[in-house]
Amino acid sequence: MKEIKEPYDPIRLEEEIQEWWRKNGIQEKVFRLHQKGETFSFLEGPPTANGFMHIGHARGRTMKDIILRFKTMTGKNVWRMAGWDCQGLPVEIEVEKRLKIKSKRDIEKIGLDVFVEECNRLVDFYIQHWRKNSERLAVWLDYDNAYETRKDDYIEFVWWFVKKAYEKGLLKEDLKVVPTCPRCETPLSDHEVSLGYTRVKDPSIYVKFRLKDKPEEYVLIWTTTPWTLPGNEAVAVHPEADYVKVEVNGEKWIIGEKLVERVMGELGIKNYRVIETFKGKSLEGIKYVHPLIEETPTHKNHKNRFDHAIICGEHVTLEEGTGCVHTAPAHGPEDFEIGVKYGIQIFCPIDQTGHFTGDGGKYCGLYFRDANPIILEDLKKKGLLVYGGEIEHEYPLCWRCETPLIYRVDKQWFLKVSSLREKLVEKNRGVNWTPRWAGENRFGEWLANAEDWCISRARVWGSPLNIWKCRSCGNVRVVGTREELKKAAKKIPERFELHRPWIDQVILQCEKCGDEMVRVPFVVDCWLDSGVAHAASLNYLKSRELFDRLYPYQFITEAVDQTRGWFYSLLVTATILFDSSPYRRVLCQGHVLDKLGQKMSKSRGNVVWVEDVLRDYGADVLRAYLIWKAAPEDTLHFDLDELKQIKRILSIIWNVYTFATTYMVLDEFNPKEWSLKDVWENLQPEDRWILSRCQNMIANVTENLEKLQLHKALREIFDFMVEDVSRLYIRLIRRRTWVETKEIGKFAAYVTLYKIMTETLKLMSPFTPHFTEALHKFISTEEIESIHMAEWPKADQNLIDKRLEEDFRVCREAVKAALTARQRKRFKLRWPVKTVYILPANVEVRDSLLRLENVLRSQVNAKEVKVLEVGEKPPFISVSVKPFPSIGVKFKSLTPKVLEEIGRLEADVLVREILEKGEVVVRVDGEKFTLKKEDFRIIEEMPNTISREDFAYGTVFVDTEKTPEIAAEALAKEVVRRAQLMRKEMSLRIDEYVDAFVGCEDSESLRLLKTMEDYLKTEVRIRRLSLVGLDEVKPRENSYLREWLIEDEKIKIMLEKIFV
RNA sequence: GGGCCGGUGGCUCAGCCUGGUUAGAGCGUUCGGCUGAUAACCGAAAGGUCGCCGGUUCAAAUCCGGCCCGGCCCA
Repeated sequence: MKEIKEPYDPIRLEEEIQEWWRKNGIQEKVFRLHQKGETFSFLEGPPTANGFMHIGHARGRTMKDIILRFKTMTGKNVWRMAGWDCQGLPVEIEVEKRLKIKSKRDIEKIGLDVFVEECNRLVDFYIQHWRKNSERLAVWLDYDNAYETRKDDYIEFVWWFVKKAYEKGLLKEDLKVVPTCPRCETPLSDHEVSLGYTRVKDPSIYVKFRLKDKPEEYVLIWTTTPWTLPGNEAVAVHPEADYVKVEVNGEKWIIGEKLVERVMGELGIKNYRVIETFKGKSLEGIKYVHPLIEETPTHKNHKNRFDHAIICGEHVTLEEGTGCVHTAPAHGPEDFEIGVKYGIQIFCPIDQTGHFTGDGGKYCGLYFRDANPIILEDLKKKGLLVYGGEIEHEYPLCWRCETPLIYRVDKQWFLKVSSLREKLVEKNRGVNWTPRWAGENRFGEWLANAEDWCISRARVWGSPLNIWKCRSCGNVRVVGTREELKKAAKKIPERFELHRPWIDQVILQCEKCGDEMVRVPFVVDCWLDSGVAHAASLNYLKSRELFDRLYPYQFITEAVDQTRGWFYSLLVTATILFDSSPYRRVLCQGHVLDKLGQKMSKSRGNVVWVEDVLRDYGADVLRAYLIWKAAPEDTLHFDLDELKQIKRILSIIWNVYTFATTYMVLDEFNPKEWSLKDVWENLQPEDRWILSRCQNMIANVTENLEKLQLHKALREIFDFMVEDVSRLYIRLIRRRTWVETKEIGKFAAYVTLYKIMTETLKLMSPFTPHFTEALHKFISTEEIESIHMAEWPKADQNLIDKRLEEDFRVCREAVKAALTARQRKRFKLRWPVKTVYILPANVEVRDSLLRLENVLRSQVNAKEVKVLEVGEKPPFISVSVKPFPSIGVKFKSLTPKVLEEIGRLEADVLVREILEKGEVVVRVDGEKFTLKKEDFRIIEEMPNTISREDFAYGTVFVDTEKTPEIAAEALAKEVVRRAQLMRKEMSLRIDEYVDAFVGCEDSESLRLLKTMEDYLKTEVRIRRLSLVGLDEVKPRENSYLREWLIEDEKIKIMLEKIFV
């Protein structure tokens, strides 16, 4: 054991500890510790190797680390491979920025190979950043063997999965209306779309479509996307809703009945007349003339039954617009769906880059947004534009480049997840979710409504979609492995790598027609990459041994947004491949917001980067804060200022260890030579109490960790160390530690303290790994090299004493009340008080107080503590009674005489009569008069030296009378305190002796001090003490003299070092 | 529009499941104390219509219904 001399300095300490860990290979040793233990498998949700680590990541990673350290300490063989999600659009976007290119076509100009190399370099950079920060945060994962989704082995598994899905009939190519970013030239996932909703200004126009065979009759539609009008094929109405024909300027317009007033109001039309009402259903099939038929002549070829006709759909609402919904099947998911249902032409005149194609006729070549004003102008010319305004509404922009998205139909590859809904729901039932609602409600519902998953992306940097298609006959081949590809290939590039552009050069020969097969131009949605991590990370295709041991994983944890992300993709792929859930237990973390509760975002500039916090506060403080502040599943409002609170708590705990080692080292206490048994008989109540508390804490912390209530576990430890150990226990044993001789009572305290110190360190070590390691190095008896190799403590039931804990609880409240009472009378704690009386509320409280009388006395610094009986009247309280003046009403003119008689009674007798009998009888002029209790005011009186304070279990009375004896002791303590300070200023050793002179201004003080001579000598370690008048103390060589003011009196103290 | 989460002193949160002391902490503020754990620490005071409205009950922060506000997810 070593004495701790320095204060808690997290930054320096953590540097030293990390260096020591590195030099001694501690992390690897801990990883190998329980190789033969039961397996605990954890699957790391791979962070995207793009962007820096922010505080929300740190929170999740800390939680992972805590659980894994905890499991390790309970003897589990923990699987903790790190992983990195390397591919996907975000990486491409950043590389595009770095290479200063603006579109997908530019990538082809500089060369896909150059681009991909750059992507690789960028990913390297971010992985390095993440690893560095993770290690600095002491998140112990196996980084050396981390899985990376960009590796060929990994991609090969993605291929294998896609092929399996294909073989099971779960892969299809289909048309779908997909939100597309025209700049990135790629469809976006729903998840990505939802990231980009923003308030934007758009046109808001009303257009009338002329009915084909009914001159001057129109159907009125409303839209905010004029550019979709060239793609219009139908108008939808709600079959059950009421519609009307309105006469306006001799024309008849069809509008939803509910909306007539609002629409007319907006159009500013006052003269109109409703002439007919009917159900939407009756409109079905009525043909109209396409409003841009001349501009987009292709429409002339659209001759299906319901092309350019009114159709019915349940999705139509009568909440906005006109109730007649412009339907462009190629530009809206619902439009598409109903279009398919009615067999309408799916007509898309816009390409992936947002420009009109030849089918767009007049608008060919125009960017969709630029077409808006031209289309408006055309409609106006034709008299079809009824109203052209503007509207501000939520519209999705590309979440990366902020380009407005377009919805357009496209050929994509899908996993038919919708056919798996029931299975997914069933597999999810076996999963243990924290919190429950995240799995049952949120995730469960999402699964029950799962849509087909579009896995194709028209991009570059990703796992290439392993589908080859014949140029001539369209025959499809899904290739499952590299081997298979090599065998089937007609042409293989020199550099054979599972990335574009190299993979694109692989040509197969069609088995059906013999022509060449080329790969489809897609990469795979990167959510599928991480979604197969359960097996791909283990190199499943090479060997299944690991997989069999680890799968399904016992634990995963990520933030709530992964409900639709990783939690989902894992379950889908595992259900397809293995017909099971890949995880047994999920902790769904809440998000981290800024201190105002706002989302952190780069644009707001409120993102907190982990690197900065680590630099300023250190890892332990940050980790503890993130865990302590909120339940793992709750959103956390991150406030930098609050980190100081944690630093303070850790400092208090640090000081406990400082205190302990100071005295233990001084007394040459060797924990190896002592056990609790040796001092069992010498344990004081406070020792037994803190041991009991400690065992309870062990049990609670363990239980909370098992339940993933990390915050509760940490709060429990902090509470114990700060409230119980630092604020109470240490205060109680302080005097014992000052005893000079090596008596056993002192060692009983050391053994106790040492035990709770070591147990606490173990419990704390998963939360604050550096802090506990440092302290372990100070106090360790070197049985284990690192605290992180320790065995998790078990609560010792034999040490638990519930009654004693209850006694202390009561006692503490009483002490608090007594201290409050003292303070109210400005009676310093340093001055002993004569008597403290405690009136208990019941016998249990009385017994508790009696059992801990000694503790009470020392804590309230009283000469005497008197625990009264329940209901007993404290001796110093005098009760008197005084008749109310209102008795005059009763006795009228005889009142003075009645009062006179009462006054004649002895006070004691009167009080007794009133309180016990409730009445008193007096005689006036031979007549009896009865006075009732209500006629008297009952007055309780106490001497004003008594201070009273109620507490939860009774009342405390403190007698603050300052007797000469107390005055002497008080004065002595004041002198001692100052002398101690001077010793410290002189840098004396704790056990070093001095000679001393004390001079008093007042002779009475001098007399008092003389009665305390022995006390002064012991407390200040004085060899020779001279108590004299103030002026007799004169400065001397090698002496330290200070003049003090104690309670308005001058006192000189002079100390002399003794040279041997 | 639907689902989920939350709303308790100036701030951050506990208590709510299982109704019943005077609704607790921490931070901040003010005042005081302590001083051989000390570039710390301890205590006290002030500060609350427990989001709003109804209901159940002897009794509601707690249970039920409705509403309002904020966040997240979905449409």
